[in-house]
Amino acid sequence: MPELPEVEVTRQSFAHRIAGARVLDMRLGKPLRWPLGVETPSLVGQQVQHVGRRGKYLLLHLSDGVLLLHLGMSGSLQFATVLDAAGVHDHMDLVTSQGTLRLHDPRRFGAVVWAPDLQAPVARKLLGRLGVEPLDDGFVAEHFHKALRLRRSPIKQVLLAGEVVVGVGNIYASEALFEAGIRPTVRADRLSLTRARRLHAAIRDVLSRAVAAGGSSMRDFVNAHGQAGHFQQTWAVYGRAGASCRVCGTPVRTLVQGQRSTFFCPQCQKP
DNA sequence: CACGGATCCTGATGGC
DNA sequence: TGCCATCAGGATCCGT
Repeated sequence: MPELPEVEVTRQSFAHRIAGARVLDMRLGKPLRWPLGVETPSLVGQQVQHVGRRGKYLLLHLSDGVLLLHLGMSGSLQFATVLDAAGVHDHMDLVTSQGTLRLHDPRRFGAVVWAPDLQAPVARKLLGRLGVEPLDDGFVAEHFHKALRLRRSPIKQVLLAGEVVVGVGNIYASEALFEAGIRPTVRADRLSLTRARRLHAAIRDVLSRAVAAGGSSMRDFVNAHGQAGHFQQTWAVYGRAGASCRVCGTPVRTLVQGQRSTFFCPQCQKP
């Protein structure tokens, strides 16, 4: 579910309200998918310092370490002072002096991982190979082009892998490639500097517009106050197979790459 | 090492 | 209505 925009919208929706809170209790439900075998110590008494983000991970910085949260495909967070009893798909309640942060994730592809600091082995394992943050100044078109020249996979799969640039998931990969006029099947190392520049700009543009719109809500994404986003109304190609391209009218086509659906306009996006 | 495929889990949806 | 197949926003692991 959540790609970078949804994770960032979630972060922004509760970060300021939880900052400074004391942890009073932490309850964990069913185990999540990965990584296995990592023990979470008692966090009671620690203070929440700030909430950051790296790629699709939320980083809850506490007094003695960092709680890494990942929302997987179907996860969402809720932050409230009063909550109903936890349901079968609620896998974590972090009770604090300023409200309870609850992780809801039916498919359980998400993660809750404690690390004493970001240099700890578990944190390095999860974050160590991540690419550049697309909305930071460190995301530079020329560097992006250089990194793409080392990859022979189709550009869409390189974006999804997150080792060159993070946060671009299945929806925004199709959207950014449409905006850049690039066919998703083009080998990454065949992109000219000009086209890499266009893609670089498109990624920043699509992701920042999605954050401003509160993210995309397919079926169940909501921010920490339960509000849905509306960027899905703006999708140019994602989920629009057979419908007319908003630019040229050609039917949007779909194909499968690495077991994920890709959407593109065969007219606007050049091989 | 880079790459492609199988895999984890649950729920919604559509065809017959 | 019931049953089955397919698909869904992610990322890891494993074989080649």
